[in-house]
Amino acid sequence: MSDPPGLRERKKIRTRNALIDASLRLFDEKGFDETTIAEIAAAVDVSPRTFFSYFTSKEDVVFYDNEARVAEALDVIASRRPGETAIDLLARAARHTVDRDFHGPERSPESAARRERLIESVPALQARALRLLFDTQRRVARALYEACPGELDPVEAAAAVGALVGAARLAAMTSHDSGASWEETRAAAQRAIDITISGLASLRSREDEPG
Amino acid sequence: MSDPPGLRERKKIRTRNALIDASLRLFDEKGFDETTIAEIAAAVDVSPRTFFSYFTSKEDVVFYDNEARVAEALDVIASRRPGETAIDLLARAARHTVDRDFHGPERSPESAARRERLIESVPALQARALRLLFDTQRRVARALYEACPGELDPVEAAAAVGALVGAARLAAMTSHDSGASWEETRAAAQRAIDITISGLASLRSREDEPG
DNA sequence: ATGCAAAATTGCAATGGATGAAGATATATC
DNA sequence: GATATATCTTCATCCATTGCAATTTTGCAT
Repeated sequence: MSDPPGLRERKKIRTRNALIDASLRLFDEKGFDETTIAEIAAAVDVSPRTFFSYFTSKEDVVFYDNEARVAEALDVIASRRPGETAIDLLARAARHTVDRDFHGPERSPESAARRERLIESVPALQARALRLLFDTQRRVARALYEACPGELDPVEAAAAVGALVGAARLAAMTSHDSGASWEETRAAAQRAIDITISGLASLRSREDEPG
Repeated sequence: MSDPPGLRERKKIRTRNALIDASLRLFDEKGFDETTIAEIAAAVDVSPRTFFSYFTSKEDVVFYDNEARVAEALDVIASRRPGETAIDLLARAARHTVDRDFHGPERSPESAARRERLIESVPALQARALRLLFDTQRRVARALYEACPGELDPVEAAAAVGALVGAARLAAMTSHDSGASWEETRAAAQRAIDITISGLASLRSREDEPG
């Protein structure tokens, strides 16, 4: 899987990165809708057709690192610690992801904020972002369910993940909408997570009772 | 606003309904992607261009009744009963919406299920659905905040709404994914709502303590 | 080195959604 | 009726996206 990558692989990665860089730069300079595939391809000196062998759509470029993010979250879920409850595990994954999103290694906070603004301003990107968010939640819910055999049923896992992500996301949106800073928004998301985790945790005692 | 609607208004409504009916019928018969705007327009005997003066995109037709649904939910929020807590109010709105979605008056359960299947099978429609869902949540969160002055701050309202909707939605998706029936899915959504409401309600006691 | 198979890239053409503009037509208002 | 206005049609255009066939590049084995 991680042998010395051959020339073919290296070239592919280089092209992919070049497409990402050119795309994000152009989106930032001219706007998303105003940037054509032809321009992106020209900037990287490949055929426009080639763009679509790397990304399924213009929107996809913006979320180039999504898969890596999800993989990290799933890793956390998979690394359940002894004695850790399902909710605690979920909370840890949430914390990890928030930290990664706001202090992540990938790119500067400026570029992250720029991307947020871009997504915010383009309906097609908002739609894609939400789609990815839901796909992610499904995968996390399934992973959580599988990491905690006998402790949760699939619907409970889904409810927990959905509640947590839903709360964090809408809280962040609301905070952001009201003009809050990057840090304040992060804090709002964190608070929403804490609230939801407490709520979910307080339910566990009820689980054993007859219903 | 509700004067005797003139001929112009009536014709507009008639055209709009005809476009909706023809669209849904064709989507069902041939599939979404396989149906072109030209065909829809031809079926209603209007110019293709006219379609876009009624709907901003092909996807929009499928969600023709969304605005009415949201309006109902907001009505419930606005009709807070004496002594009703914010969370109880939210729970009531959620119950109302679930009932409406599953036993609603609009169209038959079959057509509702058909629509679900359609949305499920077309990525573009899923994306639009999620987009609308989030817009709705924002509006509901704001309404809830305004209906309960002093009881919640905006971030808490957002967290509550986000948690509730997120839990219900992902639970329903998960249930549906596993091949559950319409009724079972409804039950799963209801259970997720109950779980989340209990969790949120149990937090209220903590609110007054110093933090 | 050389040949061959697989993978990647390219050019080309076609589809179809979406938008803009100008003119024709129908409806409302007086 | 006459005029203002909303609506619809026609026509032109842009561009994302896809399929296909031809061509080039790489991996690998001789």
